[in-house]
Amino acid sequence: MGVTKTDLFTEKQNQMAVMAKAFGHPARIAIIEHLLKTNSCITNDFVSEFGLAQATISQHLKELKGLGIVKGNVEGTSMCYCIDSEVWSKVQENFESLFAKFDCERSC
Amino acid sequence: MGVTKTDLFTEKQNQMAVMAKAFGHPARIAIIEHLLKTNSCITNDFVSEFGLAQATISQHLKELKGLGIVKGNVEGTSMCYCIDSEVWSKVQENFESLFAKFDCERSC
DNA sequence: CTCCCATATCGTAATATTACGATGTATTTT
DNA sequence: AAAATACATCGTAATATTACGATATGGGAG
Repeated sequence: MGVTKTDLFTEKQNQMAVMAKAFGHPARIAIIEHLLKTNSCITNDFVSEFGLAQATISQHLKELKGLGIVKGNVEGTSMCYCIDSEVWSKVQENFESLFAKFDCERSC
Repeated sequence: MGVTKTDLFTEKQNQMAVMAKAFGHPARIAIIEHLLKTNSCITNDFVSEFGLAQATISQHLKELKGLGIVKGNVEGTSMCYCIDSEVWSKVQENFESLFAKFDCERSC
């Protein structure tokens, strides 16, 4: 066990869960916030700014890149990361449509 | 290792990550969606609706309850679960303020 | 009181995540 | 070419998550 039974849920629900995982670690939140603020690029910025090892930052970036939220292109000897606006908008839409389902009248 | 270094990040970033984890599993997404739609209660509904074992559903509900997103009160022999509107609004706010930071001009 | 019913909790196994040192790779500098 | 810089990837250890059977608990029904 320990493996999520994705076949029991809808495509949308599984996607939602996957996207949420992107936000499920403070380092990734910090990376995203940093990119949203400065659209800056250099991976090493993160390494020196947060206290995490370079390998760890690289791993988090890989995850975000895998989800499409972030994309990177080579910039000489370093790496230029930024938010993919299309994917970001889609993620935003999904979260907002979930929040929109809330009916205050019916809550407790 | 395997333990998140929360001390390296801000309180807000850590909170955000924790909240995101609530959405980080399709079963919890499904539970939340169900509660948003019907505000219905009975735990057993989830057990029969999804194909997960009762213990597993109970575990997911416990997590959501621990985060405050969901609260439950006894209803005879069963359990009445619903969304806590105050907590839900706070979560919504946090996500929306993150999304609001996106500047389309600056993306790539 | 005894038998169900719905839930919770415990124990445990399988898998996923987090983290980092070591090492590989590509580009720039000297 | 050699050294330095910036990242990526590999291997691995520690911990977290997911799932479920078994077992407890706390009512309501008979």
